[in-house]
Amino acid sequence: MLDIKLIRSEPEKIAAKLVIRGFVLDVKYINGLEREYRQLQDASQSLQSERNAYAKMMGKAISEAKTQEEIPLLKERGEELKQACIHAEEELNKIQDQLEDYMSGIPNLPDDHVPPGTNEDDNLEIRRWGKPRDFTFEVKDHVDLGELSGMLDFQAGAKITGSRFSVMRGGIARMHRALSQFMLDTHQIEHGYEEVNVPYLVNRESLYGTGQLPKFEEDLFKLQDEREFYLIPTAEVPVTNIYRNEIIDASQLPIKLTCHTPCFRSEAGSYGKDTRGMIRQHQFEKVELVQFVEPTKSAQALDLITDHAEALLQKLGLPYRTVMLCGGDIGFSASCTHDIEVWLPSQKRYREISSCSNFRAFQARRLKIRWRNPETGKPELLHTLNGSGLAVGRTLVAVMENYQLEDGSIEIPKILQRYMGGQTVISS
RNA sequence: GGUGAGGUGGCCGAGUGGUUUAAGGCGCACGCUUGGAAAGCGUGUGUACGGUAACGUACCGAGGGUUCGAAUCCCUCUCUCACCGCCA
Repeated sequence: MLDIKLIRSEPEKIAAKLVIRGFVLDVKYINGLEREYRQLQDASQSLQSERNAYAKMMGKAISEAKTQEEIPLLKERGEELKQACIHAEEELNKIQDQLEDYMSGIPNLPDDHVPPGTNEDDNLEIRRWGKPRDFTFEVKDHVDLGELSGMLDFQAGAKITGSRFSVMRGGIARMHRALSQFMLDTHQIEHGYEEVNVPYLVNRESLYGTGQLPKFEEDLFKLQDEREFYLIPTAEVPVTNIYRNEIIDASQLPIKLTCHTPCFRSEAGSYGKDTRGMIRQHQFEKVELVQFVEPTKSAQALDLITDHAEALLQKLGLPYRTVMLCGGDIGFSASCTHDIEVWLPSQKRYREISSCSNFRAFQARRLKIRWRNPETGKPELLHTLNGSGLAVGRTLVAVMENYQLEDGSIEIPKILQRYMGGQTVISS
């Protein structure tokens, strides 16, 4: 959610920024609603004020008990005021709902340095790390590698549930688990995050707060009962919502949390994309990094989160590149996003394995997460950020493909070996 | 799942229909006092929206309702605690 005061004070500037990401802001519509809203609020409040005064007067009249005849008259006037109040409030609520509907559908403002563009081709590469390995044999993709060993079974996933689900077995299942342990440990011990464990089912309010609702309901799995719970599409939702409606003391900032969860995405709009393999599954695991920081420190925090995610790929020896998403490619709630893309030899290209975003006050405004600014003594919105550190399934794919041997066995990266009882290779 | 008791400001806690615009205490901040401190005294101490301001309005777990008037009465939900049942 954007600050309505900002739209009020410099509508052209805001509209221009939103154009960068392909959103047309209807300034006239907002201004009209705003004007109407304030008039109605004013009217409603003075009626309430009058009503309160009457109620008080009545209390006095009754306690003095000397104005028996006046009481019915007062009562009548009170009744009139009540009706007027109800009417005014209804009008006010109607406009408020319209205003909120529109405001909640406006995406975040991109940062000034976000490159223009309409899709991923316009993203800006900011660095590369590692050199893709030269293979002396024909590389297999992870699907073939998994099939060879029988440790990656998409047929079983399809039988148990449906397409885009999979079963891992043996060494692959173990390495998948080892990866998430390694990631959590690194973030805790080396990067100073606190590990949290959170619900995988969330309510509508939580999803609204982080920006998945109301606009992106079709991407979510919803439980079929009257409680309206949803499966989390990312740990970002429950973890960020830990602090919903809270005022945080300045001494506690920055708050850095890491969390390993399964993620569930319906991905209604992506049929035909990455149908093969575990790149795009309805269920996958991810280790998430979430930070709550003072507003002046969020740009720096985004760089740190990106570093923390990249550190894992470096330790695993996986070549990657980091890109800054262009205006047309950044998500609804983000003001700036770095994607980290890992090298997949079977595709001969870099594929997204992490997405790190600065939301500035966009989520905090919806979630009412504030900190007490010592300079002003007042509660002010803080900034939220998050990043994948990393998508576990995709990391597994990258390890399998980059560490494959000619016979289809997979070398285990040194750093993971101690998480796998010293094992050095997964034999087909 | 059943029964019972609860949810009031940073914290404790009063408040069962009308001078409560939430008593009192603790804590905190500032001031007075002091060589300094403690004690004492005084003042202040929530959030949001509107207003240059004075101030107004809303908020006593959430949402509805009754009433001229609701922290207080009624309904639904939710969370906490206790006991029982069930369960990994």
